[in-house]
Amino acid sequence: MAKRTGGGKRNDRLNCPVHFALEIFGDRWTLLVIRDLMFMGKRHFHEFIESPERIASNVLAARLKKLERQGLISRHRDPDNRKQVIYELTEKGLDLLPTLLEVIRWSGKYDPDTAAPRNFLDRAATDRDGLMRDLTAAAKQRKPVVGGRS
Amino acid sequence: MAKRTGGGKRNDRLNCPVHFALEIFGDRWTLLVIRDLMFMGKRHFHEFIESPERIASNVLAARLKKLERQGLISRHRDPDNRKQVIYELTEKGLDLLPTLLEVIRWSGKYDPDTAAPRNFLDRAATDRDGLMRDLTAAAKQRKPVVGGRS
DNA sequence: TAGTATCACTTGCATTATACAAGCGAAAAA
DNA sequence: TTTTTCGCTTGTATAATGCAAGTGATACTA
Repeated sequence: MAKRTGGGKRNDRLNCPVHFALEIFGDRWTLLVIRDLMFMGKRHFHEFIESPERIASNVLAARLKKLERQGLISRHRDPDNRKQVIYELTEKGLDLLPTLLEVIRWSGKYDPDTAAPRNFLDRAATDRDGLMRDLTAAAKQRKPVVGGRS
Repeated sequence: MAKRTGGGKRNDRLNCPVHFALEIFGDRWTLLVIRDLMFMGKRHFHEFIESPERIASNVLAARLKKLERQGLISRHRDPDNRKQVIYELTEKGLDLLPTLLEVIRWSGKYDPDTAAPRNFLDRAATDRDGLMRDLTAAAKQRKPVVGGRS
């Protein structure tokens, strides 16, 4: 039954895909940052801080660092405003869109007070592929999909 | 900017669907339990304990309690063996299958050492709906989709 | 019927992660 | 030159998790 082989670090070589994913975004905050990048057009530290869930700045810093290390986001200085840093989704991060979509669909179905837009949910049900294409395009141009506030 | 209104508990009424979902399964363990229920045909406490990620029994107990409270799983005594308890996915829990599928697809794509079966990933790409139908049926009969070990 | 095993937990304690408030250094604006 | 803005870091309190052991209910065994 997959006994721990030799040297015995924990978590070595399980390779279950669910476990792999959870190691990257299995916490309360990471997917919210990705949501902000993907749907809200945010890309500055202070913008994530302002999201209504109120992530603590040290936790945000840790998450951004980890996401960059894992290759889901890139980090560079804004050439137009050298004191700002720009965070952006990489292809690998962008590729979480289908996952986010399904999460949103599920919550939209089971949260009676969901803020998920009705037309979004309807289209997810009837035209998943088209919706995904549009959202991918929007995310690449950082067009917020949802109004100014989250 | 959605200032805290009156009494000021945190987290009240944000209703973002991503946030809603994370409140339920935004941690390191919950989705592994759901994976075991959905793909491994597990339904007893000791079976979850034996999964290779080695969840602590107190954490497992807490997660099962929460999942039941949230209506994702049901709990009842095994009529054939009164000392055992049976946990099963409800419709609401089963409905996380598409989310899990996308998570697995993502990890399968980005983890070079993934244990996600190739035919599973291929079919997820070419015949998502059919795969989903089959997996839903299998999960309802608690047929493990993956060999004896996880 | 007494003793043992199984199973689903609980309890206590150490370690780690997160929350919250404050501060800091570099860049830019005044 | 001073003040602001911005992206963090630091310190400390609290909460979550990890680990080992124990408990009570059922059931199996001699």
